[in-house]
Amino acid sequence: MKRSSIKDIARLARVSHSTVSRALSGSTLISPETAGRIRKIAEESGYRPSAAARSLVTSRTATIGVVVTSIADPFAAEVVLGIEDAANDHDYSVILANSNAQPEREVRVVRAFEERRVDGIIVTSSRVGAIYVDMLSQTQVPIVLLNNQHPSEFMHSVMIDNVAGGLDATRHLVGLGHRRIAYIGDRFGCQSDTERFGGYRSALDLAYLPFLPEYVAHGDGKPDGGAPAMESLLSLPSPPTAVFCYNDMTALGAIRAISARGLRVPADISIVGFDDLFFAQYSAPPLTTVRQPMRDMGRLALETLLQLLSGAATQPNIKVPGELIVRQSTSAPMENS
Amino acid sequence: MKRSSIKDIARLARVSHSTVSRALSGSTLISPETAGRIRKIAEESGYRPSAAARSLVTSRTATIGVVVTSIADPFAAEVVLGIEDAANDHDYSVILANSNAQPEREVRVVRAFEERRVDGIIVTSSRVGAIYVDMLSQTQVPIVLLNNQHPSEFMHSVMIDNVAGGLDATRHLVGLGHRRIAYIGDRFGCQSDTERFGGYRSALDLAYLPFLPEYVAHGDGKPDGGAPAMESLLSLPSPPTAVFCYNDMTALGAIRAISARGLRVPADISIVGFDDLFFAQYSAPPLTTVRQPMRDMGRLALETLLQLLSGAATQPNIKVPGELIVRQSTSAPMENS
DNA sequence: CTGAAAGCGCTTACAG
DNA sequence: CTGAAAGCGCTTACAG
Repeated sequence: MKRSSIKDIARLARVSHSTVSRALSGSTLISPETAGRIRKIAEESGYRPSAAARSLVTSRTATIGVVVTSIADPFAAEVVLGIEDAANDHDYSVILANSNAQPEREVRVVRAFEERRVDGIIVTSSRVGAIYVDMLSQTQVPIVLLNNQHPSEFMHSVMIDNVAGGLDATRHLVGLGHRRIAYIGDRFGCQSDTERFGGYRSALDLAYLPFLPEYVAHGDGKPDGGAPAMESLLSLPSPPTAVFCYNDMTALGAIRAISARGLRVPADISIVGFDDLFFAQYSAPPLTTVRQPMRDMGRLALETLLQLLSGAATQPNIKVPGELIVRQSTSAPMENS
Repeated sequence: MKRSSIKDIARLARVSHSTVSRALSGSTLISPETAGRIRKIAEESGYRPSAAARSLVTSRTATIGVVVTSIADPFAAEVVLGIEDAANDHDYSVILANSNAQPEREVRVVRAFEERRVDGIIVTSSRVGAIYVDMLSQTQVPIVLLNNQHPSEFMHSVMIDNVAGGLDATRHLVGLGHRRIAYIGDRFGCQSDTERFGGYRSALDLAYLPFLPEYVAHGDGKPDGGAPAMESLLSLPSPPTAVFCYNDMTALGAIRAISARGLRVPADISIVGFDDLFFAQYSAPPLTTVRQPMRDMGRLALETLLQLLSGAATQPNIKVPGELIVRQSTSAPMENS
């Protein structure tokens, strides 16, 4: 059976379909009695306005497109939760698309968003930035980047304060007495990596600790990349006693590599992560890490987008502070280290 | 600047907009030269057909709605990844909605899906089933339930084989020599809980082990519910030596409670989970669990939906086998147990 | 092979 | 306060 349209309601209410439209949209032009009667009929017949028809004339869809590398990435999932939650509050829907970090797919995603005339787009943790810049210049669709590569002047963004986070993490290690502190970064050299590394460097400088290039290794942001990076550090003539990792996933891999060598965390080596993913508190040992307020960041991204849509003045680049969470993966170095 | 429409392309190509429509949709009616010329112009001007306008006449949207309790739940995230991935293959988009297990919100979600005229709906792990039954009867929109409450005769579903999973998990413990085996279920009494419990019972029966009601406790599917349930089991005069948990999250809480008592897993108590979430391999200790092929299940749900949409005959209730993954949270019981 | 016309379900000036 | 009319951007019989 076909869904009923505004005309069906009009017929039942013995008014014109224009009147129905007005009554249902809460126009003050309509007499309260008529409006009430129409709304009752619409309710009873289970009428649902067609979003497509409405958007065709209003040229807005109340839909925003969200691109994530993978929704199965816990960081992305938390961010999307925040976005969807906030969207729901404002009667917006979220169209989700995974890019899988495949450029070809990223292009298709953008096409799909354009065809669906999303009102705005949020891109989370993408390494591809250029494609969105192009899109923006062609479509006028506001875009908000979350923890993304180089937000340009055209782009609004929500970013964690990577520098301060890296600084806090590394200072925590310095404070525990570590002097040989390594960094396992992300081999793709994205902005967050550069900035977290920057925080690490600053902390070394502040403590008058020398920066040793051999104490920098690179993973891929996941455990399987973190493990070999840690192995290479362990093979050093004078291995580090503490490692600040680009993120929690990398830290998990690092811990795995350390255990594989028969060493213990934190007794032999301290580990700090970044993100504070849900399971950071359940890892072995529970992870000291820099917490990103992921849901809040998602919500903030959506609200920024909505402000952009309403034409309100917006702070173009929002920086959110992280928070060091100390758990059991860090301790003072051993005496003889 | 406004997006160009089919009319703009028609003007540029000096043809009617009908011809443009046909050329772009690959109609064989159009001469190859004309079609090529039109496509080239459309390409150059960055034309994107309006999905809304198209759907208004075709009365399909190539969109499916997905309801999850929370996208931040790792199980849901993996499932959604599978759905989105498969949807992408078939040029469908996914509208995502979190219900947060709030009935009021679940209703709004359904309304939004109706207004957007989604072609079909997938509901994952919802405790509310009735609302979707109602919707189905009103809208003809096919619905596929994934690991959901009571798939009725109107509903198609993809389910993990909970009974076999519970059976395997418990038999594994029996095989290790355990005789005092407990079960921590989900207090909401959903179908998967009932079925996993059923598998547990069968395994006890097969091993001629008595079923003891005091060996059944209830959590809430999350660590914070699993921990107190485990505590109550530990307070028993003769506590169990092994526990099969409703899911990995519950198992995490159980392990936490065990550690809090100064006991060890698996030396003192063996623990089996269910799901094999990503971090099950990184927990302390790595978790023995029943793996659900979450992505495949998501993909299967989408493909079932597409078959329903195409009117093809479909197997209404698909049961997917789980797989016992043995890690380090289980071992033989201590001698004196 | 191509075009003119109708229509999908809405919103919104324009009249009254 | 209400209605008739136009139009959003498409697709698709119907003619030719």
